[in-house]
Amino acid sequence: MDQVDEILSQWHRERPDLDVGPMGLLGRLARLYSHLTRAVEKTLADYGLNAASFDVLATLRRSGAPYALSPSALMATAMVTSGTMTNRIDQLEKTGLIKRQANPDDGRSTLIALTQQGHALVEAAVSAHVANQHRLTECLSAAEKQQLNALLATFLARFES
Amino acid sequence: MDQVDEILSQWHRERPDLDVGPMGLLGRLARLYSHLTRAVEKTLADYGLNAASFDVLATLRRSGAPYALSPSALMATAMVTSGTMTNRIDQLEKTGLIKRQANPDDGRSTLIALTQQGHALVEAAVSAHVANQHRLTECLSAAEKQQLNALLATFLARFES
DNA sequence: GGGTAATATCTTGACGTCAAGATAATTGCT
DNA sequence: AGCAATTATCTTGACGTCAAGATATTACCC
Repeated sequence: MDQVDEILSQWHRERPDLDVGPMGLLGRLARLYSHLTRAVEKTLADYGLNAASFDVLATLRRSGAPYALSPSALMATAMVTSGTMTNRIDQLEKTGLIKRQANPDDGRSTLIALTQQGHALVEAAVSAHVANQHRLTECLSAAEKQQLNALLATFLARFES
Repeated sequence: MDQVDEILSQWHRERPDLDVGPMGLLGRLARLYSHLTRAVEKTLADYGLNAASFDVLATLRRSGAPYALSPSALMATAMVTSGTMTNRIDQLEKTGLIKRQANPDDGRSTLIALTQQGHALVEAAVSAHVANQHRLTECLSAAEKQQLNALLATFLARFES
C-alpha cells in the first residue's frame, strides 16, 4: 500500500465508476521519473551541468568525431522545440563548452561543435552519470531490469516507430 | 533497434568502457514520460487545465467532502515546493475553481477548497482523463500492464517508503 | 531564371518550477 | 508567562520550456 495505492483507493471510494488501473501505472511512472530526474541532476550539478545541458554535450560526444551536429539534429534526439534548443546552445556557448560554426553546405544551418573544454567535461560527467545510473537501478535484480526494460520498449513503441 | 538502442550503440562505439544497460532503461522511462505528459495535457486542455492545475483539483476531489486540504497536504502529494504550490493556488483561485479559506484550527495555515465550479469541472475532466489513460495504455496486454505496474512499484519503493 | 514553397534557426512573451529567504503563527521548554 | 525553535505559507529572482511568429536560405517547378 504505497502512496499511489492510496490515491487509487481514494478514487475508488469517491468515484467507483472509474476504472483507475491505468492511473496507477502512469502515476507510478510519473513519480518515478520525478525522483530519478532529481537524482540525476544532483550528480550532474557536480560538473556545473543540468540534465538539459548534459544532454546536448552527451549527444555531441556520442556522435563521434568531429563532435559536431546541427541544432535540428540535437532537437530531434532531445525532443524539444527549436526555441528550447537555441536557448540551450546559447548558454553552453557562453560557458565555452560548445561553439557555433557555419555550415559550409547550407547557409540556413549552423554546426554545434564541442570545444576542447566541453569534450573534457562531458568525458568526466558521463562516467559519473553512468555510475550514478547503476546506483539508482541497483534495487532491481538483473532479471527485473531486463523485464522492465523490455516492457518500457514495448510501451515506447506506441509513440516512436 | 529503436531510438534508445541507437543511442546505446553510439556509446558502445565511442566509450566501450561504459556499461550503458541502466541508461537504456532510464532513457526509455524518460522518453515515455515525455510522450505521456504531452498526451495527457492535450486531453486536459479541453477543460482549460494542464497537468499541474488538474493535479490540484483532482487531489481535492478525491479527498472527499468537504473537498478541502491545506497547501502543505497538496504539496506533499504533488511533490512540489511551497512556491510552486502557492503559484498553482493563485492561478486556480483567479479562475474561481478553488477558494482560500481560513483554517480555524491553525492561524498559520489556510484551507484550499473546491468551488462548485471547480467541483463540476474536475468531475468532467477526470472522466475524460481516465478514458484517455485507458487509450494510452491499450497497446499493452492486461498481463503486460500488470507486470509493468508491479516492476514500477518495486522501483518506486526505492524512493518512497 | 523567377517566384513560390519548404526548411533551419532565432526571437518574443508567457508559464511552471525551484531555491532561498521573509513573514507570521504555533509549540515546547524553562 | 515568556522566549526560542519549529512550522506553514508567501515572496523574489532566476531558469528551462513552449507556441507562435520572424528572418534568412534553399529547393522545386513552371
